Amino acid sequence: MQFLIKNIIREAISDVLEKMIDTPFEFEVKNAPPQFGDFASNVALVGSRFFKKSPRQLAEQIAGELCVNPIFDSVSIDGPGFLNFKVSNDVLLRVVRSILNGDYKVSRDENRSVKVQFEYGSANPTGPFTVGHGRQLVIGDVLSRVFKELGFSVIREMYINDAGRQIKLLGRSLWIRYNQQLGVEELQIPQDGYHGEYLVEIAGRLIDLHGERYKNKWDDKIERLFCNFAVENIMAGMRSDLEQLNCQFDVYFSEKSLISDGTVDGVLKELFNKGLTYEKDGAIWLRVSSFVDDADKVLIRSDGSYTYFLTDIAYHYNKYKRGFHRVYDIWGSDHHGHVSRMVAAMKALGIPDDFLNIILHQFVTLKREGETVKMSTRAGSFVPLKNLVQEVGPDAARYFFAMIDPNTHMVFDIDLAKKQSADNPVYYVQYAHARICSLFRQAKEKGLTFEIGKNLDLLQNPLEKRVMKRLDSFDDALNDVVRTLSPNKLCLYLEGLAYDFHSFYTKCLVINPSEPELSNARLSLARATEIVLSKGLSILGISAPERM
RNA sequence: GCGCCAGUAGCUCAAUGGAUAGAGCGUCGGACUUCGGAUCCGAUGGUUGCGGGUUCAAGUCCUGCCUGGCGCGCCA
Repeated sequence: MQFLIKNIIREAISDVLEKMIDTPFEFEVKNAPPQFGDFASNVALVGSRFFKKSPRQLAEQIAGELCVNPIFDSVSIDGPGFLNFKVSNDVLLRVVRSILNGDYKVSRDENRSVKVQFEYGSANPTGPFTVGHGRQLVIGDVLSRVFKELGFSVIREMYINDAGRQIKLLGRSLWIRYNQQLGVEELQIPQDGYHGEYLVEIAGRLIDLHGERYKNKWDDKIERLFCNFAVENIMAGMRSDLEQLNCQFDVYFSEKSLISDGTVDGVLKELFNKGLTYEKDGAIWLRVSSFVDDADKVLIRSDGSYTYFLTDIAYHYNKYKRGFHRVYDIWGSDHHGHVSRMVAAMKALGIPDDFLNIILHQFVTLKREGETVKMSTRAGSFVPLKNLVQEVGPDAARYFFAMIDPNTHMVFDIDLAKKQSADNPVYYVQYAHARICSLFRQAKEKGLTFEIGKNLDLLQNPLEKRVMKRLDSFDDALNDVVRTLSPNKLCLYLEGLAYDFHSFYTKCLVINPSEPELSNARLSLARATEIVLSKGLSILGISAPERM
C-alpha cells in the first residue's frame, strides 16, 4: 500500500479540476517552504491559460472547493498563485501506521514486467580495479538496488574483455616476468605492456605450479596458458575487491564467448546483408555516419582481428535477444566517444532507441591532507581500489561514491571519509540509526512497557510532523534516483531524515515514564524512522549499526 | 580545431522552468543535575564563470564567449 501524501493531494485536485474542465493538464504537488505550509501546488499557475483566468483567480476557485476536504487543515493562496496546504494529522499518521504495519511498499506492480539490465564495472582483466572503477561499481550497484526496490526485474552484469589484443599483451608481459624471476635478464616488458607489480606476484605463483618448464619457450599453446593464468588470477583479485566493497553481480559475461558461440559472426552477417559495411584499406567498416553525426568505424582490422567495437555490438545484440526491455551501461567519461557509435550500431540492427541507455560518470580525484592526487590509468598513476577501501572502510567508501551526482567531478576526501564525526555524512546517518536502537534499549532498561502504534494521535509537535512528512517522501527519493539515474538523491534524503530525527530527539523527550501514552507515540515514530533509515542504508549497501 | 561533461557561499555539494537559490563543513556565539554532545539551536557567508535571448517566471532552456576535466585510434 502506498500512502504518498502528495498523491492523495494530487487526486483531490484532479477531482476538482474534472468538474471544471474537460482537458486534463500536468501540474505538480511538492513540499512547500515551511513558512507556507506542508505541501504546495502550482496547479493555478500552469492552469491559468486553460481557464483564461489569472492564476490567483483560478487558485481561489480551486481552493474554495478543496477547503471542504477533511484531509486539509487549511488551504491558502500565496505568491503568484501557489496553493499551499496544511494537511490534517490523520493523513500524516497514515504514513506512520503503514510503515509500522509493514505494508508501506515503494515497489510498483507495473514495474514488475519490465526487465532491465545494468552493465558496469566492465574492465579489461589486465590489472586490479582502481578508485575510478570503485565509483562506477557503487553507482551501478546502488542504482540496481533502487530499481529492484521499485519492483523492476534487474540483472547486474559485468562484461569481461577477455578476448582482445590487450590480453595477449598481458600474457606476454606475464611470461617475461616469469622469465625474469628465473634469471633471464635480457627480456624486457614492451613499452605498451603491463608493468604493474601484480604480475610479478602472479609469475611467482606460476613458478610454484610449473617450475621452469616454460623458461625461454614460447608458442601458441604457452601463450594461451599464460593469458589464461593471468586473467584468472587478476579476476580472482577483482572478485575479492568486489566482495570487500559489498558489490554482487548476477552475471559475468565473457567477450570470448561471443566469438566462440557465433554471435559476432551473426551480427557481422546481418550488418553485411543490410549493406551497412564496406571494405577499405583491407579492413571492414561500419557505416556509422549513416545513422549519427560521427565517422565510420572499423569492425575487422586488416589483420583479420575483431575490434572492441564489433564485439561490443555483438554483446548488445545478445542483450537484446535475451529480452531486456532496457539496458543501462555505466561508463567512465573517457568512453563517451563510444556512445554515438553504439547508438548507431543499435539503429543499424533495428533495435529500438530507448533500449540502450548510457550513464557516463566523471572522474575521481583523491584528496589527502589537503593535497589532491589526480589519477589516470593510462598514465599509470592510479590508486588501487583495494587500498582505498581498506583505508576508509566499505561503508564510507560506498557512501562517498554514491553521494555525488555521476555527472559531477568528484573529490574524494580520504581524511574526511575516515573521520568519525559529524563532518562525515555516513556517520551522521548511521548515528541516527544507532541512537534509535539505543532508545529502545533504554526503554527496556527503565522497565517502560510500550506499545508500538498506539496513541499516535498525540504526535502534534511540528518537529514530529516534520519527521512524518519526511518519512512519506522516501518513495519520492527512490523515484528521483530512477528519474535522474543518480544515487545521490537517496543520500540526500537519508541525511534529511537523520537531521529531522535528531532535531525531534533533542526537543522532544521520547522516553518519559510519567507520560506513557506520549512515550508510546514517540517510540512509534522512532521505530518508523528506524525502519526507513535501515531500508535506505541497506539499499546503499551500508551497515545500519545498533551501536557505534 | 571539433565533441561531451562541469563551473552555484572560503571548501564539498543540493535545487521537475516556480515563491526570498539551500544543506553540511569552516568561522563566531549558544544548549546536557532526562533518553548517546558522533547531537541540537543561532549568526556569518551569493552579481549561480561572463554577455545576450526565450516567458508570467531562468541556476535550470537557446546562443556567443571564458576556465577546467575527458575524448576525437585498424586501443578498450
